[in-house]
Amino acid sequence: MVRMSAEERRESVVRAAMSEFAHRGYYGTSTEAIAKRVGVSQPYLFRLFPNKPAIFLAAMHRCMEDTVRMFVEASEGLRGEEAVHAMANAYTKVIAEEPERLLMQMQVYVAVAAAEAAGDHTFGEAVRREWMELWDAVSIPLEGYKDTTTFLAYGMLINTLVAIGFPPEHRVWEEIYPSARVKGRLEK
Amino acid sequence: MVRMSAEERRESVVRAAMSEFAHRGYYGTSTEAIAKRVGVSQPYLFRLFPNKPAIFLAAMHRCMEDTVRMFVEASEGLRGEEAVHAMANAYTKVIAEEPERLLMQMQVYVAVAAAEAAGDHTFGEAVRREWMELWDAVSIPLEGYKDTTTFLAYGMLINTLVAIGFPPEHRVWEEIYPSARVKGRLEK
DNA sequence: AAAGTTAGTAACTGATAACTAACAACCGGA
DNA sequence: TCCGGTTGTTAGTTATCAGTTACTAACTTT
Repeated sequence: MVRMSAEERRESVVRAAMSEFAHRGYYGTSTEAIAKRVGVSQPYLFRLFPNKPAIFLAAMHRCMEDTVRMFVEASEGLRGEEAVHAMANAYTKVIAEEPERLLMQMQVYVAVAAAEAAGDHTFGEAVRREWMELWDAVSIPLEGYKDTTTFLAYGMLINTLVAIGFPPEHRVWEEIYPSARVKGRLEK
Repeated sequence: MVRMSAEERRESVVRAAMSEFAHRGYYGTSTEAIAKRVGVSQPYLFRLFPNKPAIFLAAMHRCMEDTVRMFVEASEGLRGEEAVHAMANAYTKVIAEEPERLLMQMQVYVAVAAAEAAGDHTFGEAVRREWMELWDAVSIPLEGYKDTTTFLAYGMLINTLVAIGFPPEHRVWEEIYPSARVKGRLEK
């Protein structure tokens, strides 16, 4: 058994939570499953976080933050067409290497929609704020709304196609930015 | 108590299941909740369907089918630019009038992704087949892949923006096809 | 009106969920 | 060396879940 500081442990809980929530969603993920993945007892999670929603919130925040950072880094010093290519490449690389990130994003969107519909706006406010950071991170190098919208629209389509499991050689990918052909299926 | 034929009852279960699954997802929805909405006892659901996945599958199928039909009807007799407008208008109308449909679609995508990742491809195969029907329904009047891809990409972006609750006057909507500004938030 | 079928329910089961309380092991410093 | 705070566990509670069993009420057929 490895002993860590509470802060370090919280960090590994967030990572584990991201993968678990990514695959099974908020309700489908038990705190037991997260604890097992971390290698810690389930009740101890409640020492590190006040409750389950707080764990999800932390995972959600981390997920958005990572994505924004990825776009910022990929487009650093580039403008227009070049920035589009750089960001698209970076995104497809992430999807291929850690498809959980994409799944987690989609889980975040549906979880927020559910919370909003139920009258709870705390999740929604956080996500909208973080989405705007993403938006700005993309729109600065792309210099304008039109390109930003198109770029993000294609991103959302890619998310969906990967989520429902179309293999890279399928014709649905034909007219999508070539490097966006995702290299593998989602397997556990 | 209204007595119906099993077939009619199954139909109302599918409708109720669509709304419940739309708001709370597969795991978040109890069979009890569906039964309550239908106005029938929970055990009786298991007379009408073999198990919970079967109920979800039926709801998922209905959801995709409705969407395909909507695009087919909207674009009937139209081509190119005109068809794009007609389909976009029809879609935004649906979103405004019954936002549950949009939510259910997103729930379907994440549920399928989860099932695929867990090695169960039965859901995935069904959804990919139905997605291709949607694809074809759009690509016939649009006469080509490029336009189809763009149309669907914008659709997915709209789904996401509505899901996370951006109000219609927000700047994220600025460069999106004007009629696509969705007229209200998601409320229960 | 008897015989058979279909629609529906009440009461329960074993499993699993989130969360709590009480205790134990570790570790740096006086 | 013992002391106090931090890291962790074991044992337990209460609630809810999907699914089953055993039954009743209403309609159809003969």
